[in-house]
Amino acid sequence: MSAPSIRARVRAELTDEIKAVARRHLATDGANLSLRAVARDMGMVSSALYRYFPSRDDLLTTLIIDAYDAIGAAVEAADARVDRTDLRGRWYAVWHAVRDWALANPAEYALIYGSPVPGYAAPQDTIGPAIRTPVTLVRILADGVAAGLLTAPGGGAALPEPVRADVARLVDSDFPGVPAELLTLGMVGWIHLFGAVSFELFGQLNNVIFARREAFQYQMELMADLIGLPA
Amino acid sequence: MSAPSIRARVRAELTDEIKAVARRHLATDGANLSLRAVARDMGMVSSALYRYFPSRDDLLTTLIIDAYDAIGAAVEAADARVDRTDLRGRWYAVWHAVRDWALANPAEYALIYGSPVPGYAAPQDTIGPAIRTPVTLVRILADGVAAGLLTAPGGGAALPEPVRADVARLVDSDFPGVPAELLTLGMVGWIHLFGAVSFELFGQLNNVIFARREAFQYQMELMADLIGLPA
DNA sequence: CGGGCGTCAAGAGCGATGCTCTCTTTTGCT
DNA sequence: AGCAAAAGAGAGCATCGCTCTTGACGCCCG
Repeated sequence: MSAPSIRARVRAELTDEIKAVARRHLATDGANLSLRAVARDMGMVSSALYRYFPSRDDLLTTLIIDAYDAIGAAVEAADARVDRTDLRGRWYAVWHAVRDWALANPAEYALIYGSPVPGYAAPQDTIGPAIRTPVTLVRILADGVAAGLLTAPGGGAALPEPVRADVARLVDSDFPGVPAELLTLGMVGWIHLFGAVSFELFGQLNNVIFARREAFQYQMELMADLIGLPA
Repeated sequence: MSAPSIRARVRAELTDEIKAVARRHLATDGANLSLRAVARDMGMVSSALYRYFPSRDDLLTTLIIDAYDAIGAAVEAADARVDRTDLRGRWYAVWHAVRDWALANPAEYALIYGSPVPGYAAPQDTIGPAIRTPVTLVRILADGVAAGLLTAPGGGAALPEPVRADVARLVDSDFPGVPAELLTLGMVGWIHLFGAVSFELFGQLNNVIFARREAFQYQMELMADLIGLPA
């Protein structure tokens, strides 16, 4: 409870400002942001930045964690705004939250979901914030099962045994009671959500699909149907 | 039919060698490849490379086009190996061809399907090669319709009108006779294919799913079922 | 067959990058 | 009030993409 020292506070503020400026640069320069340019924007000399971040990679890692946390928070907030038992409403809310956040912060989205920088290994610190979004998505299904609103879908291809083993590990650790088939479908939905947003953001449907939002919604509903979310 | 001059031939060979070396560097350095390093590997001086490529971006563009053509050729070859009327077999072949190529050439896959380099606008020359893969995928459905093996699926969410308009344009220009609902489902499958491969390649299912191939196959079959490909 | 032209590689150089090291100044705690 | 720790400034190193100039080589045509 000790009040943080003045030094520590101004340091934290400066660190935040550096991150903010870096984020601004990220929007225009992408992943290849320049430490010197950030320093210039802050009226500093490049070497001074090294008092706050040991390297450019470290700055990037911090931005990555922040981005994961930002989209995770946005998604969780969107989910929280919907009645717990309205599974389909929650599903829609999460999907739109992901897309809206990505459209509002394309550079940061690309940073975390785009091609990884070669030679850059994501530190362990990133995995925690990284799973917030998919966990929120899958939790909708878990809540549905717990509330008796959702059961494992019957038809379709059988779940291959090795996949079932992988998913079972996940069921035991985080989503007890959820059928493996259902959780797998949740992950499939998460993969498709990511694919749809990335496709739109990375320009793969330029000159092909112009009704972006409607196309996104269509896929959102399609996946909800596939999972068997009650209308 | 005039024999190309010796000058032109050695020039072409050198150009190819530069691309090959650059591709090798791409595998380790990613999109931020160094012209000077490529030149060093070729026993040249950096400035000499500018005789062959006007800029680094231009080299990258060439590599991008080559990559699109490579995966497109691999996909078309895989599709061609299957009986024309075996729609599901062709679907599976194309899916696996995409994944296999991506796993074999991760850097080039990231180059074309990863986050776009900011400030880099894909030239028109890329769109031709870029659509080879999705066209091959959707053509399976078109062939199925032409052969009377496939019809528009009944259930599911209704296609939103703006999306129908976008898809109708595509139907008229490239896939006459294909119902818009079906072609849309084909694109959904293409998006999911891209999402699944990208997820695997970009490390998003590290420490979660280990049975990569089986998980991929499961999604491949799921999408085939969704489209209604006859077993 | 030989001179001229076009192509090519090389080198030096410019501005910029990430990062390190040293030095000076500021600053907050005791 | 004084001191030690922290922060900033500056120079410097190796590297980058790119430009310009300078020789040298090979090809084509008279």
